[in-house]
Amino acid sequence: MRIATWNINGLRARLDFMKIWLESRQPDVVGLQELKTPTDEFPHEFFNELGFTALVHGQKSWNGVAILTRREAELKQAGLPGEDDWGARLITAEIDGGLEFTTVYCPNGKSVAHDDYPGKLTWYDSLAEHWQAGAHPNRVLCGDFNIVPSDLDSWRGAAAEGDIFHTSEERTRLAKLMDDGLTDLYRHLHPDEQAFSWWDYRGGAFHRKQGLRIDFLLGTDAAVAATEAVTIDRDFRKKQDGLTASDHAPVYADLAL
DNA sequence: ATGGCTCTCGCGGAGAGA
Repeated sequence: MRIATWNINGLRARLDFMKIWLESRQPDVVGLQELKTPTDEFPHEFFNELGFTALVHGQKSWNGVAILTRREAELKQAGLPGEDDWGARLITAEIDGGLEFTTVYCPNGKSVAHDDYPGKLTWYDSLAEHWQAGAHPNRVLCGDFNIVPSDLDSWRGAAAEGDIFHTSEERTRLAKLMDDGLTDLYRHLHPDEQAFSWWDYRGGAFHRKQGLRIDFLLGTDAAVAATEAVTIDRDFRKKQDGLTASDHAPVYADLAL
Protein backbone atom coordinates (compact mmCIF):
# COMPACT_ATOMS: atom_id res chain seq x y z
CA MET A 1 0.00 0.00 0.00
CA ARG A 2 1.35 3.41 -0.95
CA ILE A 3 0.33 6.16 1.49
CA ALA A 4 1.02 9.87 1.10
CA THR A 5 0.67 13.30 2.67
CA TRP A 6 0.46 16.54 0.71
CA ASN A 7 -0.37 20.13 1.56
CA ILE A 8 -1.78 21.15 -1.80
CA ASN A 9 -2.36 24.87 -1.05
CA GLY A 10 -5.80 25.23 -2.60
CA LEU A 11 -7.52 22.11 -3.92
CA ARG A 12 -9.53 23.77 -6.67
CA ALA A 13 -6.47 25.62 -7.99
CA ARG A 14 -4.46 22.37 -7.96
CA LEU A 15 -6.79 19.77 -9.54
CA ASP A 16 -4.96 19.36 -12.85
CA PHE A 17 -1.60 19.30 -11.07
CA MET A 18 -2.84 16.69 -8.60
CA LYS A 19 -4.10 14.53 -11.46
CA ILE A 20 -0.59 14.41 -12.94
CA TRP A 21 0.87 13.35 -9.59
CA LEU A 22 -1.82 10.76 -8.82
CA GLU A 23 -1.41 9.15 -12.24
CA SER A 24 2.37 9.21 -11.99
CA ARG A 25 2.79 7.91 -8.42
CA GLN A 26 -0.31 5.75 -8.08
CA PRO A 27 -0.84 6.16 -4.33
CA ASP A 28 -3.54 4.15 -2.54
CA VAL A 29 -4.27 6.54 0.33
CA VAL A 30 -3.52 10.28 0.36
CA GLY A 31 -3.91 12.75 3.21
CA LEU A 32 -4.47 16.27 1.85
CA GLN A 33 -4.19 19.58 3.71
CA GLU A 34 -5.12 23.18 2.92
CA LEU A 35 -8.07 22.41 0.68
CA LYS A 36 -9.41 25.99 1.03
CA THR A 37 -12.72 24.49 -0.09
CA PRO A 38 -16.06 24.00 1.69
CA THR A 39 -16.97 20.35 2.31
CA ASP A 40 -20.05 20.61 0.08
CA GLU A 41 -18.03 22.02 -2.83
CA PHE A 42 -15.49 19.20 -2.88
CA PRO A 43 -15.13 17.86 -6.46
CA HIS A 44 -15.83 14.18 -5.69
CA GLU A 45 -16.47 13.31 -9.33
CA PHE A 46 -13.01 14.49 -10.39
CA PHE A 47 -11.34 12.05 -8.01
CA ASN A 48 -13.84 9.25 -8.61
CA GLU A 49 -12.82 9.30 -12.26
CA LEU A 50 -9.22 8.80 -11.14
CA GLY A 51 -10.21 5.78 -9.03
CA PHE A 52 -10.47 7.44 -5.62
CA THR A 53 -13.20 8.09 -3.13
CA ALA A 54 -12.76 11.06 -0.80
CA LEU A 55 -13.56 11.68 2.86
CA VAL A 56 -13.65 15.42 3.42
CA HIS A 57 -13.53 17.89 6.30
CA GLY A 58 -13.44 21.27 4.61
CA GLN A 59 -14.39 24.89 5.21
CA LYS A 60 -14.58 28.15 3.29
CA SER A 61 -11.37 30.00 2.38
CA TRP A 62 -8.82 28.32 4.63
CA ASN A 63 -7.63 25.05 6.13
CA GLY A 64 -9.51 21.87 5.24
CA VAL A 65 -8.31 18.26 5.13
CA ALA A 66 -9.33 15.17 3.15
CA ILE A 67 -8.40 11.55 2.60
CA LEU A 68 -8.36 10.12 -0.92
CA THR A 69 -8.48 6.33 -1.04
CA ARG A 70 -8.64 3.54 -3.61
CA ARG A 71 -9.54 1.11 -0.85
CA GLU A 72 -12.73 0.82 1.14
CA ALA A 73 -12.60 3.25 4.04
CA GLU A 74 -14.79 4.41 6.89
CA LEU A 75 -14.76 7.91 8.36
CA LYS A 76 -13.80 7.74 12.05
CA GLN A 77 -13.26 11.39 12.99
CA ALA A 78 -13.61 14.85 11.45
CA GLY A 79 -12.14 17.68 13.50
CA LEU A 80 -9.89 17.75 16.56
CA PRO A 81 -12.13 17.70 19.67
CA GLY A 82 -12.03 20.97 21.61
CA GLU A 83 -10.23 22.87 18.85
CA ASP A 84 -13.08 23.77 16.48
CA ASP A 85 -12.15 27.46 16.67
CA TRP A 86 -8.94 26.62 14.79
CA GLY A 87 -10.82 25.34 11.76
CA ALA A 88 -10.94 22.06 9.87
CA ARG A 89 -7.55 20.46 10.54
CA LEU A 90 -7.97 16.74 11.30
CA ILE A 91 -9.63 13.76 9.67
CA THR A 92 -9.32 10.02 10.42
CA ALA A 93 -10.40 6.99 8.42
CA GLU A 94 -10.19 3.25 8.96
CA ILE A 95 -8.72 1.85 5.75
CA ASP A 96 -9.61 -1.66 4.58
CA GLY A 97 -6.59 -3.83 5.25
CA GLY A 98 -6.09 -2.79 8.85
CA LEU A 99 -4.73 0.76 8.85
CA GLU A 100 -6.06 3.71 10.82
CA PHE A 101 -5.07 6.79 8.83
CA THR A 102 -5.19 10.34 10.21
CA THR A 103 -4.09 13.50 8.47
CA VAL A 104 -3.64 16.88 10.15
CA TYR A 105 -2.95 20.47 9.23
CA CYS A 106 -1.34 21.87 12.35
CA PRO A 107 -1.60 25.60 13.09
CA ASN A 108 1.19 27.81 11.82
CA GLY A 109 1.66 30.12 14.81
CA LYS A 110 2.98 32.98 12.61
CA SER A 111 5.68 34.14 15.06
CA VAL A 112 6.66 33.49 18.64
CA ALA A 113 5.27 36.91 19.61
CA HIS A 114 1.94 36.41 17.79
CA ASP A 115 -1.28 35.55 19.59
CA ASP A 116 -1.53 32.39 17.47
CA TYR A 117 1.64 30.92 18.97
CA PRO A 118 0.32 29.80 22.38
CA GLY A 119 -2.78 28.55 20.56
CA LYS A 120 -0.58 26.40 18.36
CA LEU A 121 0.98 24.82 21.44
CA THR A 122 -2.45 24.21 22.98
CA TRP A 123 -3.68 22.70 19.71
CA TYR A 124 -0.79 20.24 19.88
CA ASP A 125 -1.67 19.39 23.48
CA SER A 126 -5.21 18.60 22.31
CA LEU A 127 -3.82 16.46 19.49
CA ALA A 128 -1.67 14.44 21.90
CA GLU A 129 -4.64 13.92 24.21
CA HIS A 130 -6.88 12.87 21.33
CA TRP A 131 -4.21 10.56 19.97
CA GLN A 132 -3.65 8.86 23.31
CA ALA A 133 -7.37 8.10 23.56
CA GLY A 134 -7.09 5.86 20.46
CA ALA A 135 -5.84 2.31 20.55
CA HIS A 136 -5.50 0.95 17.01
CA PRO A 137 -2.26 -1.08 16.66
CA ASN A 138 -1.53 0.01 13.10
CA ARG A 139 -1.85 3.77 12.90
CA VAL A 140 -0.44 6.54 10.74
CA LEU A 141 -0.56 10.23 11.67
CA CYS A 142 0.55 12.35 8.73
CA GLY A 143 0.30 15.91 7.51
CA ASP A 144 1.74 19.39 7.64
CA PHE A 145 3.04 19.73 11.20
CA ASN A 146 4.51 23.24 10.87
CA ILE A 147 7.38 22.26 13.17
CA VAL A 148 10.99 21.60 12.15
CA PRO A 149 12.11 18.58 14.23
CA SER A 150 15.88 19.21 14.21
CA ASP A 151 18.57 21.51 12.83
CA LEU A 152 19.11 19.04 9.98
CA ASP A 153 15.55 19.69 8.82
CA SER A 154 16.01 23.45 8.31
CA TRP A 155 18.09 25.12 5.60
CA ARG A 156 19.18 27.60 8.25
CA GLY A 157 20.41 24.86 10.55
CA ALA A 158 21.12 25.79 14.16
CA ALA A 159 20.86 29.51 13.29
CA ALA A 160 17.07 29.12 13.18
CA GLU A 161 16.72 27.81 16.72
CA GLY A 162 14.19 29.79 18.73
CA ASP A 163 12.36 31.17 15.71
CA ILE A 164 8.83 30.07 14.88
CA PHE A 165 8.78 26.38 13.78
CA HIS A 166 12.13 25.91 15.54
CA THR A 167 11.36 26.55 19.24
CA SER A 168 11.96 24.08 22.03
CA GLU A 169 8.29 24.46 23.05
CA GLU A 170 7.15 23.29 19.61
CA ARG A 171 9.72 20.52 19.44
CA THR A 172 8.63 19.30 22.88
CA ARG A 173 5.07 18.93 21.51
CA LEU A 174 6.30 16.91 18.54
CA ALA A 175 8.50 14.78 20.80
CA LYS A 176 5.46 14.08 22.97
CA LEU A 177 3.72 12.46 20.01
CA MET A 178 6.83 10.37 19.35
CA ASP A 179 6.99 9.36 23.02
CA ASP A 180 3.43 8.16 22.71
CA GLY A 181 4.59 5.54 20.21
CA LEU A 182 5.04 7.24 16.84
CA THR A 183 8.08 7.18 14.56
CA ASP A 184 8.96 9.59 11.74
CA LEU A 185 9.06 7.15 8.81
CA TYR A 186 11.29 9.28 6.59
CA ARG A 187 13.88 9.98 9.32
CA HIS A 188 13.78 6.33 10.42
CA LEU A 189 14.94 5.15 6.99
CA HIS A 190 17.15 8.18 6.27
CA PRO A 191 18.78 9.13 9.59
CA ASP A 192 21.38 11.57 8.24
CA GLU A 193 19.92 12.88 4.99
CA GLN A 194 18.82 16.49 4.58
CA ALA A 195 15.61 16.71 2.57
CA PHE A 196 12.99 19.43 2.62
CA SER A 197 9.24 19.21 2.02
CA TRP A 198 8.44 22.95 1.83
CA TRP A 199 10.04 25.91 0.08
CA ASP A 200 8.84 29.53 0.08
CA TYR A 201 7.38 30.69 -3.22
CA ARG A 202 9.34 33.91 -2.94
CA GLY A 203 12.91 34.72 -3.75
CA GLY A 204 13.77 31.55 -5.62
CA ALA A 205 13.90 29.57 -2.38
CA PHE A 206 13.47 26.22 -4.12
CA HIS A 207 16.41 26.75 -6.46
CA ARG A 208 18.50 28.14 -3.61
CA LYS A 209 17.76 24.97 -1.61
CA GLN A 210 16.23 27.07 1.15
CA GLY A 211 13.55 24.76 2.54
CA LEU A 212 12.19 23.08 5.63
CA ARG A 213 11.09 19.53 6.40
CA ILE A 214 7.72 19.98 8.10
CA ASP A 215 5.54 17.34 6.39
CA PHE A 216 5.74 13.90 7.98
CA LEU A 217 4.35 10.42 7.93
CA LEU A 218 4.40 9.19 11.53
CA GLY A 219 3.62 5.55 12.27
CA THR A 220 3.17 3.12 15.14
CA ASP A 221 5.60 0.20 15.49
CA ALA A 222 3.45 -2.02 13.26
CA ALA A 223 3.44 0.66 10.54
CA VAL A 224 7.20 1.15 10.88
CA ALA A 225 7.77 -2.59 10.51
CA ALA A 226 5.68 -2.58 7.32
CA THR A 227 7.48 0.42 5.78
CA GLU A 228 9.66 -0.44 2.79
CA ALA A 229 10.53 3.01 1.45
CA VAL A 230 9.79 6.71 2.02
CA THR A 231 10.10 9.42 -0.63
CA ILE A 232 9.93 13.20 -0.39
CA ASP A 233 8.76 13.91 -3.93
CA ARG A 234 10.58 17.19 -4.59
CA ASP A 235 10.11 16.95 -8.37
CA PHE A 236 6.46 17.83 -7.74
CA ARG A 237 7.43 21.10 -6.09
CA LYS A 238 8.29 22.15 -9.65
CA LYS A 239 5.86 23.30 -12.31
CA GLN A 240 4.25 20.46 -14.29
CA ASP A 241 3.04 21.18 -17.83
CA GLY A 242 3.09 24.88 -16.97
CA LEU A 243 0.88 24.32 -13.91
CA THR A 244 1.86 25.97 -10.63
CA ALA A 245 2.95 23.64 -7.84
CA SER A 246 1.99 23.86 -4.18
CA ASP A 247 4.72 25.25 -1.95
CA HIS A 248 4.84 21.77 -0.35
CA ALA A 249 6.09 18.57 -1.98
CA PRO A 250 4.15 15.33 -1.50
CA VAL A 251 5.69 12.71 0.81
CA TYR A 252 4.84 9.05 0.28
CA ALA A 253 5.70 5.67 1.76
CA ASP A 254 5.30 2.09 0.61
CA LEU A 255 3.93 -0.23 3.27
CA ALA A 256 3.69 -4.01 3.06
CA LEU A 257 -0.04 -4.04 3.78
C1' DA B 1 14.14 42.81 3.02
C1' DT B 2 10.26 46.47 5.87
C1' DG B 3 7.72 38.90 3.17
C1' DG B 4 10.48 39.66 -3.20
C1' DC B 5 4.77 34.41 -4.45
C1' DT B 6 0.25 32.23 -4.50
C1' DC B 7 -4.04 31.23 -2.68
C1' DT B 8 -9.13 32.94 -1.49
C1' DC B 9 -12.83 36.25 -1.68
C1' DG B 10 -14.88 38.80 -4.96
C1' DC B 11 -14.00 42.67 -8.19
C1' DG B 12 -9.99 45.92 -5.11
C1' DG B 13 -6.83 44.97 -2.29
C1' DA B 14 -6.28 42.52 1.99
C1' DG B 15 -5.25 38.45 4.79
C1' DA B 16 -2.87 34.10 5.33
C1' DG B 17 0.76 31.13 4.62
C1' DA B 18 5.83 29.26 6.94
